[in-house]
Amino acid sequence: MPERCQPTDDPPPPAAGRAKISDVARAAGVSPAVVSRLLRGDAALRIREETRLRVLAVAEELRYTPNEVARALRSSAVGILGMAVHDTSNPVYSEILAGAQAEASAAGYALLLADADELARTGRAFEKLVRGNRIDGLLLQRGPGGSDATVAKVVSTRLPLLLVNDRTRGEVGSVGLDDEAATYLATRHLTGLGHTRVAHLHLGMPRGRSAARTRGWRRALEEAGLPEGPQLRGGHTTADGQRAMDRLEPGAATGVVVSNVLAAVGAMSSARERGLRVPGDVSVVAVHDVFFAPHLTPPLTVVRMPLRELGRRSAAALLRQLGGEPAPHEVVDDPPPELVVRGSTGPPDR
Amino acid sequence: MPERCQPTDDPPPPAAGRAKISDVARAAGVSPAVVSRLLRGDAALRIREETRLRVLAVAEELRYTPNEVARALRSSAVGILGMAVHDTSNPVYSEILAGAQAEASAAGYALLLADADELARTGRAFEKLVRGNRIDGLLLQRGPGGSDATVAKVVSTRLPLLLVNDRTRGEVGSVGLDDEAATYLATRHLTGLGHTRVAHLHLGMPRGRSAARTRGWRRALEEAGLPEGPQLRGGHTTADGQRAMDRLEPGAATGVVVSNVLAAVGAMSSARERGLRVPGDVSVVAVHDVFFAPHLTPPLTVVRMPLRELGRRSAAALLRQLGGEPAPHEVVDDPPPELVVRGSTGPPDR
DNA sequence: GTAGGTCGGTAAATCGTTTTACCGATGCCG
DNA sequence: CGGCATCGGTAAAACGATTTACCGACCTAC
Repeated sequence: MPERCQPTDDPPPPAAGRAKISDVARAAGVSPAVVSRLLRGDAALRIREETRLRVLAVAEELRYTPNEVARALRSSAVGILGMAVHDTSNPVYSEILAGAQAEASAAGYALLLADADELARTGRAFEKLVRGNRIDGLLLQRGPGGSDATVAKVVSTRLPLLLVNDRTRGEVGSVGLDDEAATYLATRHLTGLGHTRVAHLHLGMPRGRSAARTRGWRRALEEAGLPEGPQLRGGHTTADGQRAMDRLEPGAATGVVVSNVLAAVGAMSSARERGLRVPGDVSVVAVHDVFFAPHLTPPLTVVRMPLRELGRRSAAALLRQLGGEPAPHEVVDDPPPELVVRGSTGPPDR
Repeated sequence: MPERCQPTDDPPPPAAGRAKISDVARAAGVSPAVVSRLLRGDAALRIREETRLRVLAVAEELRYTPNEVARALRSSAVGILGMAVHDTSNPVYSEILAGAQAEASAAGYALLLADADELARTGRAFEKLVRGNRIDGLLLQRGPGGSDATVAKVVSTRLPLLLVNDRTRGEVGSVGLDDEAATYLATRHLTGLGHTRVAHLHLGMPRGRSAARTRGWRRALEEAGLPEGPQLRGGHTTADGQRAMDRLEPGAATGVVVSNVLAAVGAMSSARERGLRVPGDVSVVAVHDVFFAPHLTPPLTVVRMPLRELGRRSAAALLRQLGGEPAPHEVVDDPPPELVVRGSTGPPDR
């Protein structure tokens, strides 16, 4: 601490409010440039060891924390990733979200949460988020229905964009899961148990994930030498699954592969209400494991996929994209899709 | 559009990148001040109607969107609220989160998601988020265990803070639910069915929510003229509930009030594994409704509380606090706690 | 004729960092 | 003694908006 006794304009050093870089510089007797370059680790900075320590000590003592806003303005990088999700309270999505948050955070980034539906609708929120330099890049989940309008709008702004849980090829990067393998495993599980009429309760989206899942189901049936079963138009909610299952003619299938775990919950409710026993009359297997699946009635058989890892890898991929690498197209299958057999599947009981 | 033909330094107007305020000003033939004041709706701005329209038209044509970062720097308000949550994939929390997001968004704010545990641990993320001017205020959920360390740290930075799902009084604002009413309703439901030995599987936190919930349970038992039942130390997870229920001596209680819906799921698993029928041998009622509760085995009886509304009101309260109002202490009971009877409760079957 | 008022704006400082030049000593070499 | 590195920094211009003064022109009234 310098012990100068000049009563002249010693400006009240950390008078009120937070210390800024100029406060640190003044107290350490250097210029703001040195403080900045030292703290950022500028390799080109030549500095005496003594000075280095002094600046560091002063910064510590004043509890200096750089103003991220000023930093962002100067360097036009805010250190924030956006993530647009359709329904935060969907456990599948919130798992992905948790993974993305963790990865972003580990890289020193923050995660801004946005509602994908609102982003699609109003121009106001969209403008602010996407064109207002609030985020460095956006993780986007395409809507149920595969709404591409938002994607196109975002692309036109040149904001780095990555589609999460998606496997599009092309300009826009994407990180997805092996959806085909998931339904393949699920279907093979049922055929292995002796089911010959296996339905697919799908997502209701013609393309993307839904197509891949349909392929997996179809392939497993072909391999087993079985005819294709009925396709039921489902969706992403419990209610969707319930409605779809309501439409299944009794006897038309003894096993159902459900492309979405929430829809599976609804499907089982429908079955129960119609007096169909699960798995006695109809076996149900779903894609994606969630924490309450073991506690359902009956415990739900699923194909588990690494959702949190998907979130992680998505954030990581977007960050690499920010670093200048070309848009990646990845499939996360490090823990590969895994069948978890519980109580909702069993041999057909005819 | 002005049709000037001077080949002199007409700077490439929207050459590359986004239009900035000076581009709009130049193209409209006014100063940046006018553009800013007009777009911000400065009432003191006197402007000719003709000029007003011209500026507006140019801004529209150039698709001008203010740079939020620059704005934030100048006005030291970033338009972002932070929300620190302990576990994004907990359906109770994600419901609150969804409400907060919606309300913030409606007010023109964005929501930054942070991990409360990480915030408590590392200094790095904390500094950046809380002292780096990244957010205007923080919605914080106190940890399981009621960890106050983070609260104190945040308070010391003078960042506006509001505790969500909490009912502390004092300096720090809070918005909570009527936890006492919830367990009171739940307990009265059981006593009304004829249960005389009613246990409380609590949250494991000595203070705050847990205390209020214990009070509600106790009060209902007193009113029914019944002795206090056993207290089981639970927690916030399925595993916590399972462990707690494992410790309940058979016959010590015919009904259990569980303060947390996830713990209730675990408790029912425990009961099933130990051969206790629900509700035949033991009835279970939980606090908080979640979307899969009707689909559990058996469907779970709960007391529903307005979680999304809690999130909404929390964000609204924090925003008012930013506006200069004193720290609020609110209890959300607009849709008051409501008993939803499903299959996990019934008369004791001795 | 001039004091004052209104109209329709503008100039310039500011927010707090980062970064690109550049600069004055000092030492070294020939 | 002059040239030239090297050392240890510094000055100042960005980044893009906001906002507080203030200003010139024109009108009106006395």
